[in-house]
Amino acid sequence: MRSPTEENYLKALFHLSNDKAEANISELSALLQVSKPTVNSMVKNLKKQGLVNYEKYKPLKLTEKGRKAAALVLRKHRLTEMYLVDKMGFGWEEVHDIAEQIEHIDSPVFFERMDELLGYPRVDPHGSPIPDKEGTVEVQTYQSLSNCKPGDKVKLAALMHSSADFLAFLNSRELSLGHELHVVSLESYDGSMVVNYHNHQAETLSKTVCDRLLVEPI
Amino acid sequence: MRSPTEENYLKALFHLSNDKAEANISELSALLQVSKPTVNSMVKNLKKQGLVNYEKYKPLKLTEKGRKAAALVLRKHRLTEMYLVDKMGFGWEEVHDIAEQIEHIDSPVFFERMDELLGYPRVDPHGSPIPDKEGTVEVQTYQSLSNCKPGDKVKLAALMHSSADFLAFLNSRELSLGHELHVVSLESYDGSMVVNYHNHQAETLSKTVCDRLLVEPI
DNA sequence: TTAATAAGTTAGATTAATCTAACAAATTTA
DNA sequence: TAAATTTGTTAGATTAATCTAACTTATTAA
Ligand SMILES: [Mn+2]
Ligand SMILES: [Mn+2]
Ligand SMILES: [Mn+2]
Ligand SMILES: [Mn+2]
Repeated sequence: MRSPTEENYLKALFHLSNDKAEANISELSALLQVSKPTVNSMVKNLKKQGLVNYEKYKPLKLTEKGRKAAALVLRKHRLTEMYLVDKMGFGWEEVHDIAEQIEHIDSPVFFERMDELLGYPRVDPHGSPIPDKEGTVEVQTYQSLSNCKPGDKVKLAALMHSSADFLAFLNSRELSLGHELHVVSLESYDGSMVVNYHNHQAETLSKTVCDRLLVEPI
Repeated sequence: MRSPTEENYLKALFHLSNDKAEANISELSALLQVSKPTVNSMVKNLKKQGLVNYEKYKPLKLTEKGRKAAALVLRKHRLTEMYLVDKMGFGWEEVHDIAEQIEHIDSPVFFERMDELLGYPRVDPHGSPIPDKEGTVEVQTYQSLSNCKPGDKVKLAALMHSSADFLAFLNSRELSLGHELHVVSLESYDGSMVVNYHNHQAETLSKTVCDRLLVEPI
């Protein structure tokens, strides 16, 4: 069986590879908040298990076996988040830390039952895709709100980098997934936008926020 | 924070102390399936934390602090078992192994929410009491079915030692908590009993089984 | 293209949790 | 009570996961 630590490294490698196709020791060290020598030795361990390709001083890459293993951990994480929100009434800003622990539970039937009770959801509460049992992860093609033009009408579909801070901000503006957004205007100087949605009229959103809101055309 | 290993030792000590008021190294070693030297060094660690009273060669006893810490782990375990059965549809024979892992999740709000969704249950799916948030454990006064006489009518309230084997046996006889049992006869030679309940007439139960069925008068 | 900086590695130590082998103390049996 | 058995302890080793200090390799800036 894989240790929680190994599962966390795999997940971190998966995230880094998704962003930039290749990962390195320093990024892993920063992301996992452990020293570089610690990462170095764990990477040797993962290589020995055939989960990652690694040669001294070269960039890291998950093998297919490693990619799949990582996706299955991510599946446990995201199913858990969805379960916590849909079945236990937690807010989307509360679930990540709990899921970070529950994702390491070793019980296929437990996660199977979650999936079943949830009706086989395809995304987690932050709009990220839930990998299937074979480790296949749907590729999302959403655009960032930043790329929209005044007059566009779009639906909020997912978030990029759903940190607790960001989620708290969205809560304060009552912005939830599924809401329709109407782009009123774009301030070209700083990239901020004025939008209408739900019960909010002329809400101004900074470029930082718009960058992280992933939308689809209606 | 307490490690999963420490939590498991506390729970084991709690169980042993409940049965016989005092525990010893060999029993812990057998129960936890680790060597005696391993137990010896963990006991020193728990003593250093003020969780157990221990002097070389003397019997072990949880301190009040240790007793409470153990009860709170047991609370997490039993709430989880109840949640798995009531809210996720697992059988009472499936939940122990999953709860053995989930009991180590560090998230007060997670177990609070379980408790709330369950309506603050006082017993787990095997009839064992769920300790309260202060670590107080209700003392159960049920009798063993073995102590009943022909003609007695009782209700199955709890199980003693709910092993997977025992639960499978009870499932095969459709015996569940809450069922009314009518003692038809007692075979004094081997202590076996013939009982009626639910849709079962003249079911014979061995002494071993009767010993482990805890009942209350109707 | 050298010097400075960043990234990566090695060596060696630490801590928690575990083991086996050897021995000592306590308890039970004869 | 003496012998045998059980129980408990000590010593020393191992493994996973971590650290710091020191060093090397690679990259970037002068
Ligand atoms: Mn998450
Ligand atoms: Mn995790
Ligand atoms: Mn249990
Ligand atoms: Mn456990």
